[in-house]
Amino acid sequence: MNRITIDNVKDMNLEHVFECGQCFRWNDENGDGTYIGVASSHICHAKLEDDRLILDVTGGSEEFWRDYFDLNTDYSEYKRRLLSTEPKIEPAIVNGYGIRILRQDFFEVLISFIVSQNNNIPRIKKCIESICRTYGDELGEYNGVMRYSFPAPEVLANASVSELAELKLGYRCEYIVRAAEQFLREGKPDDSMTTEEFHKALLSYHGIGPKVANCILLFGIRDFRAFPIDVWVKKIMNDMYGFELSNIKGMQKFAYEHFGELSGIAQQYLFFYYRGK
DNA sequence: ACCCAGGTGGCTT
DNA sequence: AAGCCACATGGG
Repeated sequence: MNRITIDNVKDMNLEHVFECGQCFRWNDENGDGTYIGVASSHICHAKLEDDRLILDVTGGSEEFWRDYFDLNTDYSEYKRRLLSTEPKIEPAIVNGYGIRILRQDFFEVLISFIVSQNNNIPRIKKCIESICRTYGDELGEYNGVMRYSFPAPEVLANASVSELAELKLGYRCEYIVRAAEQFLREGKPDDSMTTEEFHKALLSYHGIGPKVANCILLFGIRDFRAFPIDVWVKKIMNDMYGFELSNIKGMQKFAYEHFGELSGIAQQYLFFYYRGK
């Protein structure tokens, strides 16, 4: 393991980053507030001591990890802007002050959030881990456990549905194989696309609806205008603003008008706050 | 036995 | 457009 130390890190808390629902492959395995995970083909053990981020990694430059943890972005500025347009979310921001949106691999996000539908987070994690164990590459052992990469699109596209069924992915098996095939054919929707076009392109995937599409926009290409509405966010919007649980359109419009280009960031603070209660 | 989880597809009004 | 229901799995 190489050690990378990054000083003067603001607006960061590892639990907030890794438990806010944006990723599924990082865990506090030792129960000491440090997190172990995999990004690209690198294993990482992350610790945060005051404002010093200490990363023990098997690869990746400091620039890679700065990028991954989004350390070149000023989240204090995000918080100020959100509070100026919607002061009511202050408790959520205070609670999740250390959330940062990771720069994750697009394909991993695509598949992970297909798995997430109508599923709970502990089981989503198990499902994704078994996908990696079965189809990913061995990266080496750390902390007594073999670590794996997230599989390449080619590998999942060539997997059989019945094979995937053994991983207890349920009815999502077919979605996964078809999504990998489509991704290979079409690639990542183009950077020149608008949010609306990108969203529409994602909806053409079998097994991706509006909620998962918004998660992929937010976590896969970091389009912060996306505001994913799941069962938790419905409860939040009902609780804070009195929206009917069925009024998704109203909630989307509210987010667009009050959170604007930072909707996804606001959503993360709210989601983390309410799930913790 | 029932309900729920970072929902979606498909069919019926 | 809106309202149903089935879908596979495991935990509470």
